[in-house]
Amino acid sequence: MPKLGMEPIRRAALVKATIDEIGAVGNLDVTVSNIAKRAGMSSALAHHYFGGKDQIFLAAMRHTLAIYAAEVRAALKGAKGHNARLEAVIRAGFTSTNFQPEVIAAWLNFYVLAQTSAEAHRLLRIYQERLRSNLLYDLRPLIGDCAEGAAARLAGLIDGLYLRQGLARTQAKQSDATAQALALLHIELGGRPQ
Amino acid sequence: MPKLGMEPIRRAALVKATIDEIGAVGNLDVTVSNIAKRAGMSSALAHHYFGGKDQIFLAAMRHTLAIYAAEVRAALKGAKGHNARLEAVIRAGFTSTNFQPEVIAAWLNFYVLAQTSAEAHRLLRIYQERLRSNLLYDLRPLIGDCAEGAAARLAGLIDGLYLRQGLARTQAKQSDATAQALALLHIELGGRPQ
DNA sequence: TTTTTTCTTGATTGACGAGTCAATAAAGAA
DNA sequence: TTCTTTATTGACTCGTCAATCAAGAAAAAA
Repeated sequence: MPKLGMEPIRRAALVKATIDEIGAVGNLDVTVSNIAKRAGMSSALAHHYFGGKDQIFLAAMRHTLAIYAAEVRAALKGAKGHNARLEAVIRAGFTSTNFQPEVIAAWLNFYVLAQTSAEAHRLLRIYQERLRSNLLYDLRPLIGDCAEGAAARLAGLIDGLYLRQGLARTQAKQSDATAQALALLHIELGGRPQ
Repeated sequence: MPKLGMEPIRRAALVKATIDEIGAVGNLDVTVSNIAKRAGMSSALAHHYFGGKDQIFLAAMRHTLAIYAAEVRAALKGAKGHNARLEAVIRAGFTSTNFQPEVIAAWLNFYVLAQTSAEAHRLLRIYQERLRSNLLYDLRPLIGDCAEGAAARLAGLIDGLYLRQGLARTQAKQSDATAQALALLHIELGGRPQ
């Protein structure tokens, strides 16, 4: 029953299945067969549409990154003023979406992959640059020359807190990471550390 | 020519070889055979002394953690005063040792493993708790109630900056991470962000 | 209708890898 | 010397997996 125009549907299903499978296994030691099974097709079809395992991974990474980027854009849309925009960018990094186990697994393995895959490294660089640029855009009008350093610290703290929060077994302090990142923002904007 | 007391020597050689091999490959997709070859023995011997691949990994992680802990202890020994001790703890996280490719690879894969391995998670927790406690010990006398938050932010920033620096292709700004972490320290201690 | 294109999979290939085992060899104990 | 313990490995088992291929089936084109 080959319906036409299956390619985009199959690709999307495979990307979704890849992320889920990586989340379930925890690392990149997932098989094309299992991914394909999860997506409801044969492994041969996965190879047919993606060519190989690596390309499936990269597509999954691009998708993860795209979702994050969309969340940031949406958050920025509803924020008025530099301060609100900065808060929105920070909060977007710590939504519950980002703390779904499969998303955490995707990011951690993304980092590992970035060591050896040029394409993964490029994608990571894009993420980092976009975050930096988002922060800088609203920091500069507020604190001028201090913006560069503040952006570097905020970006680093966001990544670091996400890492720690993502690996913490308790989600009781789910909001703690956000709170600390926002606290740093206020400090950088001139508030006394409290 | 079996000399007695080979076990500790073999184990140490295997741990070293494991870290090097992970560094060379970039991920945990390393074979026991290759590790053993790098350590100058047969794969059967590696199994004989460690039982399995997982245990070899964990031993390598413990070793990486032990080296880091020793560096921190050494740095603290030569630091007088709360301020100097805090700087020492921060600097210890960004030594050139920590930025050797195989050490970076070990840490990144450590994070991935911590998702699924209880023992890896336990070790990671120990590292995090020790860092937090080191910071808190010297922060509390200086800023009292603000110490908790400041320690959380500093620890998060250290991890985040290490991640970013470790994955950056250019080591030109090798000192940048240290500088940003120290800058946050000074801000947290009451200095104006600059 | 015939042909071509798209979609799909079962079966196969070829390679690799973790872990086991039997066997060898040396050193120390009895 | 004889026995036991420690060290060591080559060969083997058993399983897995990425990638390929030939072939079937349906839609669209000719």
